[in-house]
Amino acid sequence: MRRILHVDLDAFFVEVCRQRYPELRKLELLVVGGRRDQRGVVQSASYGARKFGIHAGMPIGEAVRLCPQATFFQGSFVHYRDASHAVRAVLERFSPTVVMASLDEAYLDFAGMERLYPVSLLPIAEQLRNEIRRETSLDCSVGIGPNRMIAKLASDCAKPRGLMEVRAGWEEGFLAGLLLKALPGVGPVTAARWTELGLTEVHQVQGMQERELERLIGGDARALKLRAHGHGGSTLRADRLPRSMSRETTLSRDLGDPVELEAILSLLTARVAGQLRDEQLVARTVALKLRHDDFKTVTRRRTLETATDLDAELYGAARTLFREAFAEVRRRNRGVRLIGIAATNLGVAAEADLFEPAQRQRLRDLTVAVDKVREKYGFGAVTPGAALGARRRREQ
DNA sequence: TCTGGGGTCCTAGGACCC
DNA sequence: TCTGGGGTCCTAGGACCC
Repeated sequence: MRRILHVDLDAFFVEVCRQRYPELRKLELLVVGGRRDQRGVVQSASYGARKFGIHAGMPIGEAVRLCPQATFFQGSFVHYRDASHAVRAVLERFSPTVVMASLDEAYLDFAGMERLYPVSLLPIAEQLRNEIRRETSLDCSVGIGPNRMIAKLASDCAKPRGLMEVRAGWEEGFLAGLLLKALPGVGPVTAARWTELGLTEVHQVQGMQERELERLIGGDARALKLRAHGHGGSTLRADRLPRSMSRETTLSRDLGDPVELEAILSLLTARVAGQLRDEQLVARTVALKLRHDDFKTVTRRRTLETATDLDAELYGAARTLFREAFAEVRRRNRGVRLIGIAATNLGVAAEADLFEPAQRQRLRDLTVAVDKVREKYGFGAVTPGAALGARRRREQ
């Protein structure tokens, strides 16, 4: 019997900021994500601010318009990460299989633990919620179900600070009351398409034959039908390799100077390469992302002969891709709003290669030395040469 | 109102191979 | 002269999630 438990921290980013900055605690209207005057979107809003219609993903400017009296605060990733680790440590006492789906969400597998918890997992969920509260001062909601989808939907229903269990056999009844757009994987685009066809609620799908549904929405019918009846994945894989690793930045103002852009690209690449080495991974494919100032977003990628974790090799590919992609920016006579780099096609780094070409060995020695300096003095202690070009140009 | 940053997964077409 | 079918790898773009 599969039993999955989904833990979802309530207003996670807001609460972590409040813990770290006591002056934020008394503010009922708090919006975390970016500052008032910055380009950005809302990461999380306090429950008070949500009453004004503010929600995650909304542009900061719009949130300011809806609730000018709110406080806008930019939190720090390191604080979120540390809080997330603290929560995970509590969760790991309850199940050997804990998979963090993001900083503020986790799945726990309780399959095969019927002896310990024969009927309901609610008492365990309650204990878990109390221990998280006691040890991290964070509130959470917990959903329990026979698969990941049901567990997640149950925790959505339980928010905030609630518990909900949907036992095997009750999935259809539980889902019958939900909107299709509540299902994970049904986003704004799909929901709008189905609404046009008159499909908005899960019970409509439940009541249709698959053939009928297929005439309406085509090839997605089978998958939707299965989900509407409560089927979903019930296995958790904790030890998968990550699929990609990336850094991107929306510039504070649009840029048209390729030298400045290449300088930023070299820093972003150094960050990704550093993280690859940190996690002992190598990448075979490098992907560049450029967003033009009219929001047209372009990606270019290249697969290398050999996988690598070296700044110089990743940046070599990144710069080539950038020059190709930037030609289009020029042709369209636009500026660049965002630039980013991703390493994909990841693998586990091999043990030292005795037959590595001498040049590559020198690059590796250099990289190891740079990592040591950075570990001691911080990332900014070493700057890639490519990043200096722009500085020199500005000084001139 | 003016649109972040970190990810995952899917699709479609083309090259290439047998 | 016209033209299989299956499989893998690669690229670009897009939907979606938190």
